[in-house]
Amino acid sequence: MTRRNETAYAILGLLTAGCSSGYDIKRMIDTSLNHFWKISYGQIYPMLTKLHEEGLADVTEQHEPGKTARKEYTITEKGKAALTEWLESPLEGLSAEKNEVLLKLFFSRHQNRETTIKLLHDYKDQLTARHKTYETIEAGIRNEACPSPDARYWLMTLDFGKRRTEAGISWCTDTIEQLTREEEARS
Amino acid sequence: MTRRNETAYAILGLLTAGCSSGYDIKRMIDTSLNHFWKISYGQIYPMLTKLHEEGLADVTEQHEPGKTARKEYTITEKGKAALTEWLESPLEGLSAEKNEVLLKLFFSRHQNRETTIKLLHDYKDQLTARHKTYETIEAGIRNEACPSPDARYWLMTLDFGKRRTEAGISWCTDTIEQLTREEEARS
DNA sequence: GACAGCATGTAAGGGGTTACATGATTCA
DNA sequence: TGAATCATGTAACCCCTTACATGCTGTC
Repeated sequence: MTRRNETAYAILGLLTAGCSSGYDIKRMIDTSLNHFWKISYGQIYPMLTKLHEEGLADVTEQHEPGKTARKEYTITEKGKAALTEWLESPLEGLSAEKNEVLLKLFFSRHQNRETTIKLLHDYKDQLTARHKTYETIEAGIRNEACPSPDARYWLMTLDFGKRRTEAGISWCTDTIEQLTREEEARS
Repeated sequence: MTRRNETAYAILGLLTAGCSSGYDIKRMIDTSLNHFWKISYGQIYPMLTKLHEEGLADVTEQHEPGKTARKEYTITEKGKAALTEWLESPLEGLSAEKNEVLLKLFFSRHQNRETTIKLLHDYKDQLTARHKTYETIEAGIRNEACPSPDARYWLMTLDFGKRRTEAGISWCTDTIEQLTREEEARS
């Protein structure tokens, strides 16, 4: 099997999760996979074409009256095999996630303490907002009338997001406190 | 001031943190910033040239006998101003970090449970290994004879890394347990 | 009639990695 | 003498984002 990039598998996976058009896929990613994956249209449409060319997906053009024309993709057996192969393949090493806050903090000796504290406050606010959206999405999934068969795995990914965010928030709190104590001690 | 990309500021910042050549910068990033930033030579050398062209850094070519020729960069006043401006600029929104494990988990309905559990075990092992390297680096910084004036900020970034990693590890443990319980209940 | 949402696509460019190419010094 | 480390750089390529271009349908 050819080595494909992860975006290909993300799209292939979504074809098994109730998405059938490029537009569907984009919507799904922007809502449910938002906290650990994102893809732009500039990747989706060319990739769908490519998957079709390689026989991993079938297309049918829908022209239902009263609806905008759309292309419906379905995963083929070959596509399912490729997806499974990837799912079973070993993890690549952890990649370093670039973090602007840590980069700025790393050079904070050149800043006055207030600026650094503000940086951490802003980050904390952003993390708190993110945590809330996770909870909203979670509630949405739990309250669904006919839950998706994938729902339990989605909840696991949300749990991960929540826990990491909480760790970040409490780090902010403690680090702010540490810097504040010093500020007071100096005056 | 021109908007520059974050890589430029990372390099500018490192010029204030005891690094003076491209090689130095690379080494520093691979050891101390490793958990939240990385840059390749393919970025470093062209960027140093560019920073010099823009007057943010000075260069002197060193030809000490008995040593390989090297270029020593120092940050200029203009460079310092640009760095400070960036440090004080508001945070950009949180970017979604791509996470291969969560992507695979998201599609795990199509896998047998053992494969999913193995995925989580592998991830947990990787996180545990990473946690250990953080502790090693931390010990190295704390035991230094003449600590860098930046040391306390470095320790803060390490603390962040440790906490997030710990959150990930305990999520793995709990998620594995959850999946295992079900496996048993089915048999 | 205007705006929101549905729907598909392309082109330019930015950012980054990888592989390659080169060469000096140090130490076992 | 060979390997490790120090040291600098380039070119091809990949991935992805952004901005643009287009057009339909439903609703206020």
